[in-house]
Amino acid sequence: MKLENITTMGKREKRSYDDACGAAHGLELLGERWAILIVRELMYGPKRFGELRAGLPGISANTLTQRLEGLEASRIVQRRKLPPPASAQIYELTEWGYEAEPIIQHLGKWATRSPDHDPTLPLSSASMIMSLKTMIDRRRSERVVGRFGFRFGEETFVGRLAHSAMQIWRGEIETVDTTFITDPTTLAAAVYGGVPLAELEASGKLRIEGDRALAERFVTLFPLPAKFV
Amino acid sequence: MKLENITTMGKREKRSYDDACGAAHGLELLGERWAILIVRELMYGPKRFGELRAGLPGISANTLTQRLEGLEASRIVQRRKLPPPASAQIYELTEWGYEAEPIIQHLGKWATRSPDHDPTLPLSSASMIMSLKTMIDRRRSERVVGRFGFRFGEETFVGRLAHSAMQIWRGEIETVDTTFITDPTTLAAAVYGGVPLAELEASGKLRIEGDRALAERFVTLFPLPAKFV
DNA sequence: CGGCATCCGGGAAGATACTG
DNA sequence: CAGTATCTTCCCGGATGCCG
Repeated sequence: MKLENITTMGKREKRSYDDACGAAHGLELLGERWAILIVRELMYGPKRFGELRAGLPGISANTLTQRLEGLEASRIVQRRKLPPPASAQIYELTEWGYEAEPIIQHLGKWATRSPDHDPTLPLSSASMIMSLKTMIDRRRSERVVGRFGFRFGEETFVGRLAHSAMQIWRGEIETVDTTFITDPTTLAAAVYGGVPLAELEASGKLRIEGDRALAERFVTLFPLPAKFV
Repeated sequence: MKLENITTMGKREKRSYDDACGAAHGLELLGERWAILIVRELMYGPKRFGELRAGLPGISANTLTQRLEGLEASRIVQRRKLPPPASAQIYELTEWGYEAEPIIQHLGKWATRSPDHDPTLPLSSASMIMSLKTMIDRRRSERVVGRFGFRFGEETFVGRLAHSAMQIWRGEIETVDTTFITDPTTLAAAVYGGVPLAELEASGKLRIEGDRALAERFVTLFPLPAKFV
């Protein structure tokens, strides 16, 4: 009995790494399963519970609820209630939460060198957008300038490329040079899989509106790093 | 019975995120508890099993063994046997494993803004060294040039600061301008906690050899980012 | 549909003891 | 010192049911 008490109290609170290293604390904040992917899904704007679930194939409602509670307690996520008549509850990153983007980008870029990475699996829109910002090649994109639209079903994004940097945000598609109308996985096949745009258009999985030459050029700007061994 | 089979086979292999996103694959590689901290411990050179344990307070031998096996299978860590008479087994990062450094650095830097981060906990030497590379302030260090030694018991590191960049590696301390003889946690108190060097010297926890003014200047180059709220 | 509570089974992590 | 064996605890995920 006393032994039980002692061992129970031995854990300061939950399981902690007891390490002043920032990385160790980072793992206490984001180290649980799914946590980083939830932050990824929120990186380009607030989402509802069901939208989060849709971008995280395999997560249970149960686990998603727990993670959101934890992330909210850590002040990485905040929940907000939209004003009536919508009055839906949404989840969004705090200012500090948005600053986690480079962590996820570095992790993603590093992992694509893994011998076991399978780029043909399905992909959420947030993943696709983040990968464009991450994987763009400075040298190849040096002299490319343009405004791009991306339409994935209901979701739309706008991107601006100039001086080797890609900015992308969620928003209405207006005054762009060229628009990709497709789904994230198909766009990945074009950009990372080297599948010709014409072939994807022929099979009805993708449509280009606007400057076609610019679209053709765009999909060549994102080389995958060499695999390790 | 049949239901059991179906649910058992439902898991393709282990628990996978089924997501082409590089970050998701990164979590399959480094997402298990302790994995990133093990990589951190190996970031400045190979270590033996016991040395790893010493830098990871709280890890069980059991778990460390499993993680090393997993990291080896993923080609992030390789194990090597030193030639006789040492013939000890050591663990070291692969070339690709060393490339994970920026992930850990960004994670650590981001997490120090957490309201819950406690920088007074103990710290391993690898954490301390990595934090110096991570947290150095470009502007403040612009015009500081020097070579630094760090002696933590048996372990020694050499650093070179020039043009706002800090390079540090494990090695013998020779031809440096100033040397810190202390332990990682005390150095953190000086660099991040603002504790005066004189006070730490008075209590016998730290000793400076060489250019004292340079040492005093050095400890002002690593401001912590502002907390979030 | 969105979100939370509860129960259950499996597996990963921790404590301890033990072996070469 | 470098792990292995065993046992326990706790986290994760699936299923179900409730409630707005």
